[in-house]
Amino acid sequence: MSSSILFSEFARVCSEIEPVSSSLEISARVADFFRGLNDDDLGTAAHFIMGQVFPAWMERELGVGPSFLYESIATAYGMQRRAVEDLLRRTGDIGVTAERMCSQSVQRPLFTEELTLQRTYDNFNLIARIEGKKSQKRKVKLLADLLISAAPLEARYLVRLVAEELRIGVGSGAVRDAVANAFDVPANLVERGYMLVNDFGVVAVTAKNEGEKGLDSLTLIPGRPIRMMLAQLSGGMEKGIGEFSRPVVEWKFDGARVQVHKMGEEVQIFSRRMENITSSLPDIAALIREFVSGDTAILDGEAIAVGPDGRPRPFQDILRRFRRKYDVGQMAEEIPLHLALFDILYSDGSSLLDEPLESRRRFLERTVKEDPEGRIYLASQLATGDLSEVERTYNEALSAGHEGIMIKNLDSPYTPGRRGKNWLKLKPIMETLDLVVGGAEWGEGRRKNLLGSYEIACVEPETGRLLMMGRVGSGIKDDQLSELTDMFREKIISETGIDVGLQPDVVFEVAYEEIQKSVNYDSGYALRFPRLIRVRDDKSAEDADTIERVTELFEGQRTAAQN
DNA sequence: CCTATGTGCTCC
DNA sequence: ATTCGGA
DNA sequence: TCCGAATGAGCACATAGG
Repeated sequence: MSSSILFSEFARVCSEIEPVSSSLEISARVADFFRGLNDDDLGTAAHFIMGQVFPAWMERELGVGPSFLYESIATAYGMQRRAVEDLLRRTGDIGVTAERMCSQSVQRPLFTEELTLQRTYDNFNLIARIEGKKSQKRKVKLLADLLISAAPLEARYLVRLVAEELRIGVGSGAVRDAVANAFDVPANLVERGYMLVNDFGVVAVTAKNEGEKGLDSLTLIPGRPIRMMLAQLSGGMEKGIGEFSRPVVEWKFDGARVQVHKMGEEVQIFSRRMENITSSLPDIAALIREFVSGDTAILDGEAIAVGPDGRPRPFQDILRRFRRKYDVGQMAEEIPLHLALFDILYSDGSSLLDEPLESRRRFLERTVKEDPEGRIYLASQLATGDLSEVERTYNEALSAGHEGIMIKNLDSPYTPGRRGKNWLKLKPIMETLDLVVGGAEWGEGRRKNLLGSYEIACVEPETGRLLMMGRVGSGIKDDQLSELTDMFREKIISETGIDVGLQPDVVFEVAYEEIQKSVNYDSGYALRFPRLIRVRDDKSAEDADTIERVTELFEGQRTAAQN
């Protein structure tokens, strides 16, 4: 077996791809890179190149976020943490920050052998496994040691890799095409393989050594999570219905997605990111054991927190159940979950992915028994193109406290991991609030040297005080962002790191999905999914929405749905 | 023992 | 999650 | 139309530190 390539080689490839914008050229370059690698390197490079340290199925985490990363850079290059953050503010890129500090550093490498791709991966595994007392310091130290032995360009990509933001324009689409290209196999087979095993490393090595036949033999295995099918926003009720010759409508539940694998008496539950959350959800597992017939099945559905009145509870309550390790039983009583099932991917030995929804639905109906207590049920499905019926379903869903409806194509297969147009979601257009901008943060990457997100606040009319409600950084077009930055530049009253204090006299119209209670902001409320609609040039701070109005809207959310 | 900080995950 | 922008 | 890269709030857990 040939030995591992150097990490500097990987860094060089990244640096060559970074300025390329043509997607064809990107995948061609990745393909060239892949072709020259041995199995081990290919397995690693396939997820590294998309900025992923460990493959998704592997339940391993580095446990290094921005803060430890900055600390490591500071340690490695003998700088202050503050200097790292200041340079980050100016470069807008943590990789470039490390690269510059590396080239100015006088620290000597600790390791004599050169850093290979495999040794990098081994070190990531070491970092991931560190736990217990002083673990944070040990993680920072080990990463710093790696950085000391890296050349500037290596430091750039090592750091970006740890941040899981390679920012070279390579994602799963590019890797899929690169594997197809490098080993002369059809791209759709590569994609299919990736959906099933969640690891481009495995897929690439299979394609390389066993070709099309090998990819073909990859199959769905109960017990191993598969990527979930995603939905796209519908352009409206009529438009959505019009997309399909045979549409069906279901409620869009306000909960959290779960994928349930039943293998005899054994049940495994996976989250959207394919994390195994079985031990947090014993109540769901019990329901599956009791009400799902047949020996093996993979089901897709939504876990919903329900209140005593049977209505869904605020989304925050679901988060208190997911990933819980302690007091699981007690919390299951306090916040009971119901399970709405809407799809089935596997049944007694065969994959149903390629079956049309219509047929999967029949399998689902045959597989799930009715719970007289209604804790586990199938999402009601209405097969109709009749707009008034669809509208009625939509209103029912909202009255029941859910988010809206899903419009699905009865003739479509289950396409894992794809935000295809075979599932459309339809939600109400939310109201907006006019909020005062009281501060901002300097952005990164594409938003370097631009104010990338803005603190928003409502007004307390009696005192004129501003009460913060969170931040908004989405919904802003590029040219608007530079205009905003220019406008706010003159209003900066303080600056620490990436945080900027602003004269509070600009009003943003902000849209949102929901108002949530919050302990993090002094208004006591925060917005779920805030986005900027426009700048209210016609309004000044005193005309912004008040805390009373926010409270009214919050109270209204729960009851307004009744009508 | 309590609280603050950091990370990683949810938002079909 | 939402949204924008390049290909 | 797809895909990559910006950005949001809030929860549990592990760890650090008083």
